Amino acid sequence: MEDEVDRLVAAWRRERPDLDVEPLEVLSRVSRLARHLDRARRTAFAEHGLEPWEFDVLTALRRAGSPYQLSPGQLLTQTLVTSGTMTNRIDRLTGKGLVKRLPDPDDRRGVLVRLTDDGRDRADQALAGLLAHERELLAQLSSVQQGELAGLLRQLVAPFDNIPG
Amino acid sequence: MEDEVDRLVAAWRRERPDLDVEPLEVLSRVSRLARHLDRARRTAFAEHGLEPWEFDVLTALRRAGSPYQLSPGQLLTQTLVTSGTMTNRIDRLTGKGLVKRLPDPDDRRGVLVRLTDDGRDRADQALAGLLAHERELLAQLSSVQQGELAGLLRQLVAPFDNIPG
DNA sequence: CACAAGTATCTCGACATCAAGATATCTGCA
DNA sequence: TGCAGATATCTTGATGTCGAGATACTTGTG
Repeated sequence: MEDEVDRLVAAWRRERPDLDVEPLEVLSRVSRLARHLDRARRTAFAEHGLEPWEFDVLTALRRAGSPYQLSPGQLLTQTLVTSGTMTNRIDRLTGKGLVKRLPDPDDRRGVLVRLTDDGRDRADQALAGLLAHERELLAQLSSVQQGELAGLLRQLVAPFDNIPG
Repeated sequence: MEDEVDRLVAAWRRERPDLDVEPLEVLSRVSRLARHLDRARRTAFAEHGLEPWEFDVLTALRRAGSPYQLSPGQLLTQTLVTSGTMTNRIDRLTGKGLVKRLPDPDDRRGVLVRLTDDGRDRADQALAGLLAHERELLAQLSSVQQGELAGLLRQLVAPFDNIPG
């Protein structure tokens, strides 16, 4: 089965036969697939009344385990957004009653963001919904293939995750 | 080598041992890698005075081959953005002298967007720079592995690219 | 040939993000 | 202790994107 990237690469080989465009076979597919996944997730979360960015924040807190709280700085490193964005997100989630801000008892500059009971329930429901949708997408591959794919991707991502970036 | 997704999956298995979170091993890596790639590209393009969105549009036109023109509608399907966004992009690229709008001789509703000579040169330079950077990222993998990875990704993307979506 | 439905592009308002800078607090060392 | 530099969060202004609707033109049908 052909995809857009096959067409894209073929076009470059015709227009720029002097260039080696092999890297696009992998990296353009990663970008395009991510774009499609974003759209699919938006749909999946809408069933639970959440935006993707809300899911990202709520589940980061959920994963932290009881009492479901992290500093804004810790949330930054998990979500790859800037501090201004995170301030804005916390404001809006607070307005919806899904999280609340608490003063950090150990650092008066700091704040702790804690999931409310409602926030926790929403996160749990949305995660289950997301996994159901994603399992369907992955039905294209055997579980062995999924394992191979995960391993190859890990090798590409690891340098970003393990050196300061 | 461990990455953030390994930590993420481990956290979910601890917090929600009842759920099968296997899909995240693949799809969360795709999303995170795409995020990192976006940042790397922004840096690579800045060397040529281009924004990522400018690159996307200019190279779509470049790939079309001489005379390097496409309708806004064709550009939409290649770049996965909405029509309002594309109008805005064409406006700004026109302002920078990288593209120009021409009336479509066969359809008076339509417009053709054509690359200027300067736009074409910029696209060519930025592409070469991008490929150089991306080759470095992929040095983590052998060329056989790159081929496997491309093939597995194709299977996941193809359904999106080949059915209306 | 006329008209309803379809199509291509643009307009407009709302919104999320980013980058840079401001503010408050902490930490290590003289 | 006192101060310089580091750190945590928030503020601000600019920008790019989206979604819905408006406009102009084309196409298919009777």
